[in-house]
Amino acid sequence: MPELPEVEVVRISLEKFIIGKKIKKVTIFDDNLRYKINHKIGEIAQSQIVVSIKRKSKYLLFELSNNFTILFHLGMTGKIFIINNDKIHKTSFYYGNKYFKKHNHLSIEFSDSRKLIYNDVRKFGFIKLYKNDKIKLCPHLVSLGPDPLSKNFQLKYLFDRLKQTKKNIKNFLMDQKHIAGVGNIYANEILHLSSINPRKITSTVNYRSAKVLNRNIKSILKSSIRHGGSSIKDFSGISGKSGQYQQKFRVYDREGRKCKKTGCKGIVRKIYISNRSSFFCPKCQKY
DNA sequence: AGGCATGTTACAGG
DNA sequence: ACCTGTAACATGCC
Repeated sequence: MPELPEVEVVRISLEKFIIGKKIKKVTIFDDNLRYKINHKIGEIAQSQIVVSIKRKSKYLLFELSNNFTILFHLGMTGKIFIINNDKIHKTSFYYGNKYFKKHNHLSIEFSDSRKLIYNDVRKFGFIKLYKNDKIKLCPHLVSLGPDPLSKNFQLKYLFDRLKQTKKNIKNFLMDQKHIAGVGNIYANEILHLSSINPRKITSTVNYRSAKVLNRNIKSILKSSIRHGGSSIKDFSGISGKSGQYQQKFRVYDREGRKCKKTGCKGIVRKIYISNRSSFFCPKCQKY
């Protein structure tokens, strides 16, 4: 589920449920994720209040009242659910009309008897615990660039960075040290809306295009957040509603179909750039 | 059966 | 030092 918009959608809905709530108990069902879950998380988090839930790039940070922070990364298939305690049996639970029997890794029970469950099919995600004063310098966050929806991300910054680097623009957009939070889907979408070929070399992007790009990075991400993110396969937000943004996809997963740009008669093509599937319209995204 | 999948990281080579 | 490609991680879907 996990690019910036999906993580932000999860963050916003989690805020409603668990800010100010006390953690009753943490249970680890399966500590085997990208990194092993630290088993001390239980005793350290117990009886603490969740003070804030923040997002950095695609990471979620739960700040606790004892100056520890739980860092989540959803990897490729990580999901967070909030369910009522009575719906869970051992490590399985019903959610809507689905039965989640496998890949549940951890639960956090709150004082109101609701539980947060972390489920991850492919185990590329992880959960780590940091002292607040250490987290900014942790290897995951230390070299992240600015968040594209924050004030730190402006045209001047973008244009300077484009000028300074000589790589294809799609990889540039996905490089977390330049822009924190854009992944494969949204890189494709942003470039199509901006009429920029995904292979274009960044230093050759002119000011006009940079301006368009700057605007579209923000508008695509915001629009996706408004639509609840993108649901590929069976992603659903913590309240069970799937995102709707996949219906808005302009190029992603639309190989062979008509370009959506008004007046353009192009057909969407699929190529690979650095081993990642890349979709573009050869007509309105000329090199 | 084999290719593919929203992410990150390590390594080899240019 | 920077870049790219490749692979690895683990599982399920088509």
